[in-house]
Amino acid sequence: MTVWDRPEPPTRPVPLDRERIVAAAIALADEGGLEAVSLRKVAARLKAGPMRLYGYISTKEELLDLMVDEVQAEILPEERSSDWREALRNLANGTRQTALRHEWLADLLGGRPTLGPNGLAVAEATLAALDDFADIDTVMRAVETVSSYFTGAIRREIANLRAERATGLSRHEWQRASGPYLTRMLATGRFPALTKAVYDGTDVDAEASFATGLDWVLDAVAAKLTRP
Amino acid sequence: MTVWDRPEPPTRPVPLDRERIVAAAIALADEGGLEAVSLRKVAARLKAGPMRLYGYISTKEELLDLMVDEVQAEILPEERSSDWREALRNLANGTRQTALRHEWLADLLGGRPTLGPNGLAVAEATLAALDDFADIDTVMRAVETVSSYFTGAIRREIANLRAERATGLSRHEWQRASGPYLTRMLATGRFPALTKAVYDGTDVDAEASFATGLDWVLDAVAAKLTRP
DNA sequence: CACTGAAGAAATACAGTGTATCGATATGAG
DNA sequence: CTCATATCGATACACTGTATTTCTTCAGTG
Repeated sequence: MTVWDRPEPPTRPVPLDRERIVAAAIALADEGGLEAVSLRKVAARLKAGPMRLYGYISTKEELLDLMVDEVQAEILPEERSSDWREALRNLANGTRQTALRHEWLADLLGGRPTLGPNGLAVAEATLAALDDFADIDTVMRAVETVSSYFTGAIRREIANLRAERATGLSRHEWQRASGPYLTRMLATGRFPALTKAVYDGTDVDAEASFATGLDWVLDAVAAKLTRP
Repeated sequence: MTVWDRPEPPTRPVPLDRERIVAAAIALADEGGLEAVSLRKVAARLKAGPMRLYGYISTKEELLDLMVDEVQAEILPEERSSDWREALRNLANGTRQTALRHEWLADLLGGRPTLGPNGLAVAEATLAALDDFADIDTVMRAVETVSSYFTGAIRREIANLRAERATGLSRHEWQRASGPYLTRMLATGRFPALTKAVYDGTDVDAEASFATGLDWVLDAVAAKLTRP
């Protein structure tokens, strides 16, 4: 029986694990946003049938949780900073950078508790930064306040970024000149303060605005922490 | 030709407008969350075919935008407060209350710029609160910082609330005792600060925690605003 | 080595989604 | 009364997440 007679051995299915699945899902999301992530497409990218994924996750939500946890690894700074302010700033900036790399993260940020290993590591790093302070409850309030701020700020930033991308104009340009609807609304005179803000406000870049807001919040936290 | 012979006149289609459509969508979302909102169900609730909606909106996203704008009307306080701090606090609390009434709002908050009439009115009210201060750019930074905070905080609160509801336990109880996975993770010793927080932290109620965080942020803003 | 049992993957199936297209139908104009 | 036009409903399509059913492949046993 020659080679030509013998059929090729049956192609064994590609081995799978959560890591590969999550990587494929993240790749899809990076390319086309969260809406591009479907179990079928993820599976296809791994040369597998859709149902195979259900051995590793039991629902699509779980896949999203895994994705979030995966990119949260990128948030952790390489080395621990001695200054608590800098530590918190690093975590905030890390989250922002990660969200800029993976814009879909903004859609999920704060959407549900992050309990995966990396999520816990981030929580640990955040709390550890304030370890020197005695009153745990104040520390927790501080952590929540800071992370509420940057969660919200990141979401807003990405939302604006997408809007700009959609219209091809910077938000400011669009508001001032090319948005017929908004121009009309402002012209009604019902929004004087808003109108002034739109016409007189400077277009500061997102990073600077994020940073100064963060600094303000950190100032506030500092004031509360140092008092026994 | 008797009445019996004559067919009833054809039932005229129910008149429709955006208001009715949005109201139906909000009702659905209030009952079953955002995932319960489908164009078919919205249309069905109005005794209309799904395609009819496309005369009033051209995409589902637009419907969501309309829903957000609609509930934003609930945010606006009945009367203008003289104190800017109180004004901002009212807006923050108003947003929180609205999100508690319409939990799906948390999923949309900060997701995209809110340019509807009510969204603009909220923006106007926010900016108007700080109208006395000269430097517009500082004012905008202040507004963004405060609303980033409460956007993030509200999202977190609702996320926790849902998690509690899903497990039937308060977050604290669950973390401490009944979450086998988390118990195991904490037992590894890799998360000392987090462990301490979980075991020693007090379970403060969400409203208080929201309020104190807000106060901190307002303190910070006050410090920056009063300086010329 | 043959055979059977179990496990795993694949195919099929289903109910539901957002939206495009098209035929019927009712309304207003002439 | 007729015709054009706008509007509504039905149908259709491509796709979704997931349950179920069928097929394949391998391990273990006689």
